[in-house]
Amino acid sequence: MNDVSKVANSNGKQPRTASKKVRRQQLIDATIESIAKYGLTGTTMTTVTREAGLSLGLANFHFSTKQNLFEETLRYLAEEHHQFWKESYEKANLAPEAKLEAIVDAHFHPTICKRKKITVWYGFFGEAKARASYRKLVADIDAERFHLSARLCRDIIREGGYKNIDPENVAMTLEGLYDGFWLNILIYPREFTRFHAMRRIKEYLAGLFPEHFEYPQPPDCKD
Amino acid sequence: MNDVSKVANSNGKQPRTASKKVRRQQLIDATIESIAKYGLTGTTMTTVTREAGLSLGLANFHFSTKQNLFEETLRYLAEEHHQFWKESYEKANLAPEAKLEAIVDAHFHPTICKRKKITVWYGFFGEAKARASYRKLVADIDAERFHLSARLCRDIIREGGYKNIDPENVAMTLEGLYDGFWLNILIYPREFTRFHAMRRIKEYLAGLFPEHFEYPQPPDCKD
Amino acid sequence: MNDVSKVANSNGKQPRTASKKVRRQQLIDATIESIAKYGLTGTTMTTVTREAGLSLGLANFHFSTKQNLFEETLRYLAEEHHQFWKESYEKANLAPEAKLEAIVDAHFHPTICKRKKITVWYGFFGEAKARASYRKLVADIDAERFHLSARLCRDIIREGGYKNIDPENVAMTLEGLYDGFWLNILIYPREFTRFHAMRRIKEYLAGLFPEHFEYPQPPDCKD
Amino acid sequence: MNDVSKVANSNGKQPRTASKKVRRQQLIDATIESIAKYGLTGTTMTTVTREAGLSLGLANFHFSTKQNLFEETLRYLAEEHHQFWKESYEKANLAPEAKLEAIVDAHFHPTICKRKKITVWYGFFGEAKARASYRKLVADIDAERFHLSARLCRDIIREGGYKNIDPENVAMTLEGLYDGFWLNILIYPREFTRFHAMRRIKEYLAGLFPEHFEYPQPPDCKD
DNA sequence: AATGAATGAGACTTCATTCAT
DNA sequence: CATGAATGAAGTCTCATTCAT
Repeated sequence: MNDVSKVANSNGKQPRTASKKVRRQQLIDATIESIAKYGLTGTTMTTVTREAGLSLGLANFHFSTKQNLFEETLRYLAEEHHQFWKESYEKANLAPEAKLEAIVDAHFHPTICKRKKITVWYGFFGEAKARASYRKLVADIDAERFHLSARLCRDIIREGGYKNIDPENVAMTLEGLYDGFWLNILIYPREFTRFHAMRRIKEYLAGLFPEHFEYPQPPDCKD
Repeated sequence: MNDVSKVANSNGKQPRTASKKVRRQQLIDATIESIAKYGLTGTTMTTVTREAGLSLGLANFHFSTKQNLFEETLRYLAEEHHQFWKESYEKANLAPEAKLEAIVDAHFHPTICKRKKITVWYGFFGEAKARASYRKLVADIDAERFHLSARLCRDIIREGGYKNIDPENVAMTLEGLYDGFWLNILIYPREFTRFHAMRRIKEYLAGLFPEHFEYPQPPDCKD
Repeated sequence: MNDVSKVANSNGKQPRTASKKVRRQQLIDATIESIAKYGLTGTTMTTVTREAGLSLGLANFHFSTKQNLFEETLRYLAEEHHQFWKESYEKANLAPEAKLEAIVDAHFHPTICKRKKITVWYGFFGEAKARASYRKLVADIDAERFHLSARLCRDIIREGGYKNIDPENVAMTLEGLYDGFWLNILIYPREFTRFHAMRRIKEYLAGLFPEHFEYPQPPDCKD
Repeated sequence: MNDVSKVANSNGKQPRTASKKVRRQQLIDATIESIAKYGLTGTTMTTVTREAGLSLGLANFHFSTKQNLFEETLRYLAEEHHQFWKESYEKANLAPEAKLEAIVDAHFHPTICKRKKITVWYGFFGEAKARASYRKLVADIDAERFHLSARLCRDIIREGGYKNIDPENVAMTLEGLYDGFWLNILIYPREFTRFHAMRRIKEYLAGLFPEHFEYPQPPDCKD
């Protein structure tokens, strides 16, 4: 049984008390779940605690305010995402094109690219106040990824002797594609999936760096 | 003074009553203004009517519910946007590359690509309920633009004899770039402007269709 | 065409202006209709004027306040009722039992005993404030009918030599039966109709005054 | 002091929290009180909670909606009434006339036949929407009492060998008298009291079943 | 006589937060 | 650690009444 909310002690009974960390994560998971179900605005302290099977007072005890709970939820997603593409990047083989592709794929890996998580991201983008939280918490990570991608592009350009290509501009375009495709997945989930997103980005890279990327083969899925 | 809310009659006094159409537009403008200031959630009937200098009851009289006011606001923006790129498309010269570029430019023209308007769009993307309104009101326009762009790409591909390029996939990528770059303008207005957006897209098109688009010259603005 | 609201002038057009009296009656009729449809509370100046096909301002012009419109509506019903049983009483033949029966029948005549009218009566009974209006407007009529009935009973008792019967007590009981049966018609219209009401009252009178009233014959309708 | 709202703990201070049941009853009592004072329509969540000395939010916490609070109030009165006449019926001696009289008396016992309670009943009768609640909650009880009374009348008729009397019709008339007399108590409290009501009903029964009921003696009170 | 846009007080309801237990 | 009854501010919506036209 993997669900943290169902942890049972040796007596088979749910423990009345649990560690700080476990409770916090329980509440953050419930927050994501609730935002997915009811939207950012539709999510109240009550929907979160009901989802978690915990009491109102407890949520307040651990997070003090709703705003804080929401920020911690965003922080959790941001860190999860950060770790995920960083690990992908590191595990990829040494070629810069492999590392760049790893970052792209991380963005659309099922662990990260879930509707319920994207819902939270775009909930934060949509609200002025939440946007401020976003910048505070995520700007650095965005910048880190941007610079890493730009560096990889620079390596690829140098290796391939590509002309007229600015690595930072490519990185910027990639960042735009990530966001734009996530939005399309959110709004038109039937017509546009994470597979479309990955293919479109690979095509873009294959167009720019023909020696390093090849066009995705479309046999089974014309998209 | 162009502001409809300040229309004065010949006596120089603000008229107590105004036509239905004028009042509705006044309230829609105030809604955009308020969403820009306080966000979609932060916008209440009170912030809207205060912004418009009108009474609460009047907003209800003209729009019945807040939900309806918001949908009419989105509809107004959608129609404005629609008309704008459609006119740009029609006014452009006959070459398909000119027409495609006109659509791109329309997306980032100052009339359309205003922070306060983008805020409204992303407000609607962020809320599950609002997203449903968006689909109802805007899906058709999105589809129309997608098909138009794909057709233009097909013409360009035929003319230029480009290989290995699927016009629909290009159109899909363009749609993603529009959304992604709008989001970057919203979140990082200092670092990313509508000029960056247009240049990145022109570069993308120049990479794909070198005979039809040329790389934007960066002398004055390295971006 | 009997409906005052559809009165047409010689041009076949509805006159923009009409006599005070006609407009007032139009609005009173609309009030009764609206109370029947939406209840006393559910009736607003808007539902009334919509029903009448007239404007809000006009209702205000003729009745000043909602409270006044409601009172005039009650007054109209009270007077209609008053006239109706009074005429029935006068038209009946000279025998006191005939006159008493005429009063009973008037109470449950289809002109008077309509669900939509009873709804108005009980709307007034149900509200403390409206009850005050009721007393002001109707108490005298109620008293007049009570005394008239008592007098008729006295005549019947004298004629028949009935023992142990107090005419005022009978009149009191009759008044109670009118109200109680109206309520049953209002609440249980399927199970209890004006026919049940009239039969039960006739039975009551036949029990008291066997020489003057006979049991209603139940052949076709066991009730 | 018997008032549940003033319950003090051992410290002499009013407890901040109380059991669900206590709070609910407190609010129901306050609702009755408020309807008596201001009418059904005049009763707002504010008048109720002010009467109860509790906060608005709490009423919502316990009853969710005003409609629900009102229905629970009616249910409380209906059950109280039901229990009251049922117990009276059971406690009366075995003779059917004793049992029937017990039901009549229960209807006009001071516990039940209070102006403030009757006000609530007629409030519900007066509003279309409330009438629907009434039927839902009280129709069964009304039917039960009707059938019980009819059965008692049948026994009386059989015992006394009375001719030409239909027990169901008598029960129907009794139900009408209850309602009509309650209304008279509500509207003309000076002129018509519960004593008048009980005497009139006893006279009616004495007229029908002379062997089983005797005329109420009027020495002290000519009514 | 007649219209209907406009107002503003007040209704119901929601919900983040508090706090006695 | 944990609960959940309690508060009160704020939101949306209703509606009698007013008044310029």
